[in-house]
Amino acid sequence: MGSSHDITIQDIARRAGVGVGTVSRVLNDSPNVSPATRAQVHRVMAEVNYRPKAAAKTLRTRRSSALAFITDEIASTPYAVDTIRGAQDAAWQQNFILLLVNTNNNQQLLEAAIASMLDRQVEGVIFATWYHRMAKLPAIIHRLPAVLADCFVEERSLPSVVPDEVQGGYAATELLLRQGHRRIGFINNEQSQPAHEGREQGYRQALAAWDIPFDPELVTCQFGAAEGGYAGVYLLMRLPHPPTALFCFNDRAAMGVYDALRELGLAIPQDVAVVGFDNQEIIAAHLRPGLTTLQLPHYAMGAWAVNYLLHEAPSLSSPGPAVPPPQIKLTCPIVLRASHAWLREEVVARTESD
Amino acid sequence: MGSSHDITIQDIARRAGVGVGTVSRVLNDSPNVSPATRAQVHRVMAEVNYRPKAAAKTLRTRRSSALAFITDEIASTPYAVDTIRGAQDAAWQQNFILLLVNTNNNQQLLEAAIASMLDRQVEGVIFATWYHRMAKLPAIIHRLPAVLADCFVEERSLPSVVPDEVQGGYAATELLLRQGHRRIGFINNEQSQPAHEGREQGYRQALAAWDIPFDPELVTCQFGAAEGGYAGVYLLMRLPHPPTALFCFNDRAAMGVYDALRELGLAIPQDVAVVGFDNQEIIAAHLRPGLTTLQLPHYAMGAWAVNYLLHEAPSLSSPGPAVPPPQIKLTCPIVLRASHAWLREEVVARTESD
DNA sequence: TATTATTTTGGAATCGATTCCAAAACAGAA
DNA sequence: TTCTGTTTTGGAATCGATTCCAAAATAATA
Repeated sequence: MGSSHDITIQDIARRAGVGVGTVSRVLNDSPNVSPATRAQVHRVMAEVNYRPKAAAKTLRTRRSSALAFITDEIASTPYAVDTIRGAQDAAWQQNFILLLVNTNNNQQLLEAAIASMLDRQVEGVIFATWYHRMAKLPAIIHRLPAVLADCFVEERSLPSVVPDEVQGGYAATELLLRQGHRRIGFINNEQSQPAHEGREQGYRQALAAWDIPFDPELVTCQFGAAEGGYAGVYLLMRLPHPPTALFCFNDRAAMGVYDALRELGLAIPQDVAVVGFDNQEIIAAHLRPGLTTLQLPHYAMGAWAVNYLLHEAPSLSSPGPAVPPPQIKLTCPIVLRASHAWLREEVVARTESD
Repeated sequence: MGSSHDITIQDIARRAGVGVGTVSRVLNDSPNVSPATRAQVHRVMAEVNYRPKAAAKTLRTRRSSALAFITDEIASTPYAVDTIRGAQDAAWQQNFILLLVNTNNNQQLLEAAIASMLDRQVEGVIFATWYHRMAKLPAIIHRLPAVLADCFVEERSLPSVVPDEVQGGYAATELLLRQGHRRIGFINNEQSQPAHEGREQGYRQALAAWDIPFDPELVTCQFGAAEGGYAGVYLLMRLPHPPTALFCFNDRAAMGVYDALRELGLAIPQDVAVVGFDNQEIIAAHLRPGLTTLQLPHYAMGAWAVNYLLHEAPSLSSPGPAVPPPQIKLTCPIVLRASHAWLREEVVARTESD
């Protein structure tokens, strides 16, 4: 027993009365080892609690069974951690591990981090941001297989996986339409970001699909999230024809919306239905009534990134045909709680009479 | 240029007209290299963009410049990610990297993970939980330097760093006392956890320090967080002598407290002051008025854990004197917003008249 | 049974750094 | 100039796995 970590393949070979090559073959489940020998070697390895040393293997094979997970700013948004979890779970399942680096939004550090990962011979890099956006990466990134999560590069020269914001916006709007709503307000943010633009686009597409003319009055772009939601309500609900439902670009905006609606004496969802976006548990699950919202596919993005690197990414040694790198959009599932449930009876009634 | 990663120390030696030993000495800033030679070697290395291979170094030196960061359940609580960030930043500063593993609360997987980290010759392990609690770890953990973050083992046989819950509870209560409050309610959770017990203990100690008799009526242990806070308000505010301030065991409870107080027509902080715990940004910063609360030292715990491993932990090879492993408690700083600010004028007046 | 094909085996060479030792170069003292 | 002590240097051995080749053992075929 004791420090079984000084036992080498040589020791195993000696104790088992075989050559090192045979032990190696057993270790890697290679063919051409007689069952008896294999069993014998396994027995000895178990006996002395042998564990092969990763560094030696990496040195010889040039493969490390490791992936780098680099983030620009890890902690800012809680739910973004799901990306790490998705990546970690997927990696572990395939006997890979994740080397984690957080660059604190520092380009120089980012470059150093990538270089350091190269030294460690990681077999791929995942670069993840904490909100959907365009990213800039140093050229060194092209020296190993890389994939982007929740972001993309302008030239689309790197594979990328992001949430399908348009689909999300569409789904949210459609949900409200299905509930019978015909005047649906959209409270957006004034910043131009993929999330904001995509969700609005989805909103418009859904209206179009239902033959409802787009009314610009029902869309407001506010500054801030919670504050913006709050202000948006005052704007939209004082319209001559106020909306009966509000789609908020994110859950924090919905939080402000709840406050303002309460001040106005309007009940959710009886007077106004509300749908958010992001499914930030702490907000969505704790608002009263519970906020119906859309889930960002963080876990799935992390898992996809790893699986892409491990199975689909062209290795640098054999580049394969020069296909453009995939730009994947993952759907945002709806999380039903209580805030959208307006006019349900009417809908049911109408459906039955069809 | 090109794939500079096939260049070895031999190549450098040849091109620089020196021996491999000399190159190695330059690489490691070892003494006994003439300045001229050193410069020459540096020049060649820069010229061909040489980078030493980590695996070879690890194999020879048995040191990997890597630490394992193992969590039981990474994503559940957003703010716990700060622990990772703290650890990562501290590690990077010392040219160490973090290998991340998430065991999904699976003991078997945890053991496998530790074994895998041993194979990779990490120089230490940080095991972090996402809330302050007791942890159970497999015996294998003793085979390398380990430290616990946000948790501890029953026998205290491993070094550990956790938030100082008592100090936090004390600080929160004292803040309210300073504001002039004399009847301070404490809304706790019914579960027995270090956080809950410690905060209540701090609450009691602060009262004692101010010579205020402890009134059991003012403490309520509710089920759930937000719901508990909500229920707690109805209980405490209907007392014959209701409290003028409420200390909530966490921010989510405070969220429920806000709801209930609003229903009762009580203004925060004019009628009732509120203090939370945890500083969950999404809640605390977005409640109206902003919630005064206590920050959990997650970042600091992560950083402390890494620095302990790197500088203070007894190496397994030279165990040193058998001192009991440190059990560190880090203070929880107050985050002032608006919800605590009651009676300030009176306090000022009284202070001046002292 | 002799011959050929196939499977199994042992062990030397290899991956790319560090480390150690002996030799060389240099400096200082007599 | 010679001798001694110190600094600098080159290079072989090493870390612990994999890989490849030739040899041995076994199986298949005639």
